[in-house]
Amino acid sequence: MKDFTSTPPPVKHIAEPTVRRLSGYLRFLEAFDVEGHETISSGELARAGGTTSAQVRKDLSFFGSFGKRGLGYAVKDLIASLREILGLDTRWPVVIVGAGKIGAALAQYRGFGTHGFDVVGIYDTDPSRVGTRLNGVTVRADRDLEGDIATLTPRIAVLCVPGEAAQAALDRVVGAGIRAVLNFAPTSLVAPEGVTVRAVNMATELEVLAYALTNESRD
Amino acid sequence: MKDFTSTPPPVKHIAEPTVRRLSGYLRFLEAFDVEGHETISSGELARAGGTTSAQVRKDLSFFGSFGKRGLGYAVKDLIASLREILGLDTRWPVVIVGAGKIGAALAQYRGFGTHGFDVVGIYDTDPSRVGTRLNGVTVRADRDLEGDIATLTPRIAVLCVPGEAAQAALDRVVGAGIRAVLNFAPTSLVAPEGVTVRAVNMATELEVLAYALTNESRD
DNA sequence: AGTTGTGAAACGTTTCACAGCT
DNA sequence: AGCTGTGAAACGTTTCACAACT
Repeated sequence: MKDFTSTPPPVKHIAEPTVRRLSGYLRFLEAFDVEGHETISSGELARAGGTTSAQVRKDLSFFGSFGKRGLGYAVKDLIASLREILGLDTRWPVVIVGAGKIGAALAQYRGFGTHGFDVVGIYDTDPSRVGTRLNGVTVRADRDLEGDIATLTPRIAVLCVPGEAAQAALDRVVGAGIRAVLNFAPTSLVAPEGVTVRAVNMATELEVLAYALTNESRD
Repeated sequence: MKDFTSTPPPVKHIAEPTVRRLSGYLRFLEAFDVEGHETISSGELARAGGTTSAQVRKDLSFFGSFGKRGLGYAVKDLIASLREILGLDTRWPVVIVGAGKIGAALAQYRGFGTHGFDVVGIYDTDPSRVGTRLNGVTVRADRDLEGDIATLTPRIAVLCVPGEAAQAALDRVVGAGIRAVLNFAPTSLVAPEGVTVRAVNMATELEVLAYALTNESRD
């Protein structure tokens, strides 16, 4: 049972590009804080995030007034506010499906933990991978997936399976109650309403670059 | 009244989200083609790409009339047109900077080659990695980077170095003439005008999911 | 009958510009 | 003097709706 007497929940809808920018501001601010800076102006944040000062102020003012006119924003306070806005004031348990090269590389990625995400399970169909340890987590058989989701209650699944297996993997984690999925398989997936799927697709990123190169010569 | 007597070169600007969708259509069409389908309607493409039929038609009609009314689009023709639009009718040489877990995983990713991208060089500072082979390409010392870019003339660099080293790596490849960069390091980079940098950032993707989960319960 | 291609409307995001604090 | 917060304008993208075509 939750108690909201102290902190009323924000009920605003933010567009995805905004969320991405906020995430970028947060990452820069964390480094800026370590360097010992106490305040930052919208202009400085804009330069770091590749946007404009007006955009930064619009993005932040959407959630309230965090800055001091004439001074800028208090770095530590802004970090705390952004963490709360992005839902990073709790830790998020995550399962990784697929312990191949990408799955294994991700499992060993430090940033997972430092950004509030805990890998609570890694699954693979290949018996030779089951039982191996990756960064302190033992790879389990894929048949354990549904049971583990029920007991460990991760909210996010990261799919690192081959393209052919991705839709089936998605269906399984969704069936087990997961509603947020990060897909590293190079296939576009169909998910039911209410399930958020984000795709990280090498081919698409490279194609965006190829397009940029093809058309840069003009202008 | 427009004058079409002398056709000026087509200088269309496409927004990035459009390029991403086109890339997605292409990927789906390739699979659809393999399944033996000869035509596809905008509605079918929309379902696969997670968008609407009107959007699909707008996206495609931007470049000309590819469809047949009452019938749909010829799958093979549309694949060819999309490849041309995206600049995938040539092959793109690519260098990978950093042969750690992510760099190595990417180097072995098959989709690179099948989508028109050739890995022509992989570089690392760690002597124990230099000389090892990844998918037919030998890892070379990072000091060879500039010389190799000059001789092999890759147009795209993929950065898979640690965050602290990413800006320096970017500066080096840009200095050597690269103008399109895919950054896997978890840092936001500053690039000069005319250089396109795309970032693939696990933390950001997870934060977008965390935000979605935090705010889904309402509405 | 079915589906494309496309102006026009609706919608959303970004930029501008300046009032209002510190 | 400096920088934020924000209404209003500008801009861009998506959706609508229907004429045109096979």
